[in-house]
Amino acid sequence: MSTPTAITPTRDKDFPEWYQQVVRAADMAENSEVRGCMVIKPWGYGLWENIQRQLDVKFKATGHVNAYFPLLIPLSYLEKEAQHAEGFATECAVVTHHRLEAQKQPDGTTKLIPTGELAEPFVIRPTSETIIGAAFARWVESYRDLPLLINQWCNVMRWEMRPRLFLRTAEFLWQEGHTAHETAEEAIAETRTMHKVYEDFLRDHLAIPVIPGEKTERERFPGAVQTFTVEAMVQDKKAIQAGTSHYLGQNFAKAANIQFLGRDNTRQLAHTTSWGVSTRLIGTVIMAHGDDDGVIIPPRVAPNQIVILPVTPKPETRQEVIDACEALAQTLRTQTFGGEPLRVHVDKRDLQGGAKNWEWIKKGVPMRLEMGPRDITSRSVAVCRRDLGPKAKEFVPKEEFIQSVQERLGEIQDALLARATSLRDANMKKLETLEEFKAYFAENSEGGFALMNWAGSSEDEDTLSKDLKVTIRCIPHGDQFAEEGKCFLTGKPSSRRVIFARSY
RNA sequence: CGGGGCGUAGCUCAGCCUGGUAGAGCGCUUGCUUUGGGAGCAAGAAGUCGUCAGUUCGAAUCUGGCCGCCCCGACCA
Repeated sequence: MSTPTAITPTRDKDFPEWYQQVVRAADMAENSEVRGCMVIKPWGYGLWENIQRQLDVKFKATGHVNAYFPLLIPLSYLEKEAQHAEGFATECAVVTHHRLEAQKQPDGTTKLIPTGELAEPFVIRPTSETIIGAAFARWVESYRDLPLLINQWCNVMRWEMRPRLFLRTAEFLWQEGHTAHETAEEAIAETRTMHKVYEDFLRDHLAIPVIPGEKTERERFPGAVQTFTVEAMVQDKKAIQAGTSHYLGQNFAKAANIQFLGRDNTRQLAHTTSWGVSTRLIGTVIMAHGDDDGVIIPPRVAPNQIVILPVTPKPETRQEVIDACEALAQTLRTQTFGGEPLRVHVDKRDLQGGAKNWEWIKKGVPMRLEMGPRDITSRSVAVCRRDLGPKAKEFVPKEEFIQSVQERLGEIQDALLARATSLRDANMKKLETLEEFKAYFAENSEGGFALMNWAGSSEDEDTLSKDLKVTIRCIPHGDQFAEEGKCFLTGKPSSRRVIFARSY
């Protein structure tokens, strides 16, 4: 018998638990034996590889090149920038020894005892500003060496108190861009360029609309002058910071001594930036698009965009059906979507058809095709779109399907973006008073993005966030948020609305 | 680090109060049946009950230490 939904509980009943179950049902990742560290399984990693490859193309197109820096950072490096040090101090894993000594125990087992204490401990990178800064200091001598536009794909470690798969893990994968420039203007332009790259990527590839804006001082990256963010809304109406881009001013250049001889023959400090997105994007995709039957992956980044399920009711026609499915897959693979060859998989496993079908539903493959003896005779395929219900099935002449496959995947991509956009727009509200604000974020109210005129201080912000567990997600860019008014808390004049929300 | 809870088969858990050396469901294996579909029946494999010590003739069960994990806070991509 079929259950009403593949995932229990449903999103309405218990969103956090739904999320955990979905990650598991989709076989994307699992908790490992190492505290806070996940095992990313092939289906989840496949999604990451696509995100990585497609973003990398955009980084290269904006002039960046990839490089790799050490995992271990000398403790003293982290100490060089005061705010940065303070910001990351409480979540660092520290390496203090460089060898183990085997000690035989009375019971015959062997214990390994750390010995060889290091003169200076290393910190496993929580982010690489300091060590990349040190390299930049060596590489930059003249204004002619600038700009330096470097990106690194790597893992980082932040010893989080409460890990959750993809959203907040002790070790995670990300990319960190680090650039150095001759002038503040250039560095700020770079920061904005990458901010825009993230915004476009989220919208066009992950089908997630974001609100681009700037962080307040309280929410800023430790050591940054300005932090830009793209904020997405997921289905429980909370905000999630999906990517950040920082203008670091000359703070890190000063700390790492990134100096160059300028056009006017004077010694100057470089202006640096950094920007990153992480495997958190996977969690964002799951929470933005998933439904009560599992994940829904946007076609552009899906590890498989199409899965073909051979329907083999009789053993004597089995091989014929499988051959036909393989042939269809081959034909489809010659086509492209989003500039990449179609990723098509034929699921030939000897399992019950229904079981396979539901497995792919839970994994969120955008499109499933069924083909059996009757379809071969009628030269058609059964097409199931993941963004529609699990029962929705359309029989399409095979040739017509082959002709229209790009368009059909495009429809799914667009439908996901449209759905996510209307969810967000339906849950953004302009409010005017503190009473309205408190009611909006009351215990049993739905919440969402509150658009508020704001002129409060960091202390005001701190109080609000402690009382109501909401934070200013960003000061959004764009004319739609420019509006003369009074701060809802202090009554001071304000010319823009900011976004308040609960967040991940 | 504060406040709660939990460690028993691959997974989810029951058994513990009232000690007598192990159970269910799912998953897995095999066979038969079924086949446009998350199937049915039957048989089977699988656990030194987190760990160390104590009480006892006897401990998954009682007591204590240790380790680990989960949830709620503070922190966070």
